[in-house]
Amino acid sequence: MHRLNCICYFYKTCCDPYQYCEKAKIMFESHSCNSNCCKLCHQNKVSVFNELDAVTLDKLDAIKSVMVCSKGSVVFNEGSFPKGLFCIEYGKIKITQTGLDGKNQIVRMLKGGDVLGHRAIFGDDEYSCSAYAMEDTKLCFFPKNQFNSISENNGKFIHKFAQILAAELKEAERKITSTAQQSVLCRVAGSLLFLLENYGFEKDLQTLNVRISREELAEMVGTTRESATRALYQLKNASIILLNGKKILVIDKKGLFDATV
Amino acid sequence: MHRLNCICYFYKTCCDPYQYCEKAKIMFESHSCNSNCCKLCHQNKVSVFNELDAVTLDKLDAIKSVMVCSKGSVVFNEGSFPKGLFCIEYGKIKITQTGLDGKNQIVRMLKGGDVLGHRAIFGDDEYSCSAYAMEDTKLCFFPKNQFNSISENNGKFIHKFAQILAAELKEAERKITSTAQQSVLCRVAGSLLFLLENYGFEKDLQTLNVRISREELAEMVGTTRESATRALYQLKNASIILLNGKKILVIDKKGLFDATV
DNA sequence: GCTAGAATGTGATTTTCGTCACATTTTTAG
DNA sequence: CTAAAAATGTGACGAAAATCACATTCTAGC
Repeated sequence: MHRLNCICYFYKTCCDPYQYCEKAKIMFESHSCNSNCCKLCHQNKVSVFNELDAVTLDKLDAIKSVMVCSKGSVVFNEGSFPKGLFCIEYGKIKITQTGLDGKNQIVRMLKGGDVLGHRAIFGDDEYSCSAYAMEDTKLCFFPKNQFNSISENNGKFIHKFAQILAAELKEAERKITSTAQQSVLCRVAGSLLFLLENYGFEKDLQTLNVRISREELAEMVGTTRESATRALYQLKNASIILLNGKKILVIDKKGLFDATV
Repeated sequence: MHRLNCICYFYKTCCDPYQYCEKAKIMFESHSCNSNCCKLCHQNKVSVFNELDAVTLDKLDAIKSVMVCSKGSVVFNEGSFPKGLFCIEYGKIKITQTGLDGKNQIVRMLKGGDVLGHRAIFGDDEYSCSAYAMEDTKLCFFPKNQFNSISENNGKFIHKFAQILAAELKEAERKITSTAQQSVLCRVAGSLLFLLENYGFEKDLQTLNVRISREELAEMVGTTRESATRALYQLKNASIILLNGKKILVIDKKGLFDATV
C-alpha cells in the first residue's frame, strides 16, 4: 500500500514527539489512501506543489514521511523549533496563539492542500503558533534540512511560498482591522462566511462542512464563549442561520454577508 | 550628483501619478545624498539587498528611480495595482487599511532599509493597504516587470523576501491576538514599546524618534482618539512616560513593558 | 443505555470603551 | 504676526461586551 521510501509515523493524541498509536494506525489503514506519492496526490493541483516538475516531486517524495493525527492532536507547539514542513492531504488544522492568561486565539484555519510550518521555516524562527488537528487529519512531513536543500535552487518553488505568505499576510492584516473596528456580531458573521468559503457546505448544501465549538468560534473571533453564543442566536433569530447542536446551517448567505458590516 | 541611469521623480503631495514638485526637488537637493547607488547605500547592510552580489546590485541600480515624498504624501493606494517595489533610504512610512466607515487602521510602520509593495507583488495582487509618508522620505523604486526578471532566477533574493513576509506575518498574527484580548491601555503601552524598538530614541535618549498624532496612535492601537489620549495620560500619571506636545518621552521602559500585560 | 464530565444557553451585573460635546491648545498658511 | 484650521484634552453618558453564576444539554467512554 505505501511506498517503501515513506516512513510512516502513527501519531498519538497529545504526544510529542510523534509516536506509534494503534488508533491512528487503524485510521490510516481504513482510508482508501492514494499511493502516498506527491505526484499522484489529489491535492497536487491546489497545493504549493502544483506546477512542480516531476524530478522535484520525486525528490520530495523521497524525503517525506506520512502521518495521521487523530482529532485534537498537537501537530506542533508554539515556541518550539520547526523540524520540517507539513502538507495536509485531508483533514482540518487550526493554528492558534496563546494570549493573555493562556487564552487562545485562532489565527488561521487550514484544510487539504494547505501547508503549515512554512512561516517558521522561512522566517528562520521558532513556531509563533501551535497547530491542532480539528478532525482526523493526514499530513505529509518534509524534514527541514532536506526540504531546504531541495527548495534552495528552485526559485519558482520558493516564489510559491512567498505567494502563500503574502496571501496569509493580507488576510492577517484584514483581520487586525476587523478585530479592531467591528462589533462581535459582525465578526461572528464574518467568521461564518470565512468557514463557508474555506470549507464549503456538506451534501445538503446548507450545513457548514466543519464542526466548531462555541469556544473555538469565540477564539477565531476574539471574544468570549458567551458573546459568541449570543451572536449566533442573533443570527438565528434573524433567520440567517440555523443551529443544530454543533452543526451550523447557513440559510441566507446574502444576509450573512450583510451582517458583516 | 546623481547617476545618469537614475531617473528622478519629484513627488508632489497627494498627487498620483507622481509629479514634479518644486518643494520635493528642494528637499531632494538639500540632503547630502549618497550617489543614489544601491551598492553604496548605507541601508544596504540592513535591507533586503544585503548579501546581494555586485552584479545583481548593478542590475537593480540600472532599473531604479529615486523619489522624495514630502510629509503626508501617498506612496500608493489600497486597491490599485502595484507598479513596482519601493525601498526606503530614509524617512518613515505608515501602511494603513480602510475599515468601517472609512476608519483607518495602521497595520505596519516602516523606516529606512524597509521595503514596501512586496506583499502585493509577491501576492500577485492589488495593494491591500495604502502607504503614506509620515515625514519627508526618500524612496527608491524598482519597476515590477524588471524587478521580477532580476529576482526570478535568484532563489536567495526571493528567499529574503519570503523571510520578510514571514516576519511580517508573525507580527501581524501577534497583533491580532493582542487586539482581540488586551485592553486599550495595554495596547497603547505595547505600541509605544514597538515605536521605541522600531525607531529608537532621539539624542536625549528619552524622546521617541517619531512624531505621531493621537489620532495615528489610536489607528495603530485600534481605538478612538479619545481613548488613546486617556491611556497616554494614565501612563503619564504612572510616571512611565512624559508628554510634551507631539513628543513622547519614555522615562521608565520597564514600567512600559509591565503595562503591556 | 448510563453516567460523569464537557459543552452550551441564559440572566444579572459590572467594566470598558465609544460617543458626544465643547473648551483649549497647537499648527499652518497667508 | 495673525487668523483660521487642525489637533488635543476632558467630562458626562450610554452601549457593547466581559464576567459571573448556574441551569440545561450533549457526548464520550464504559
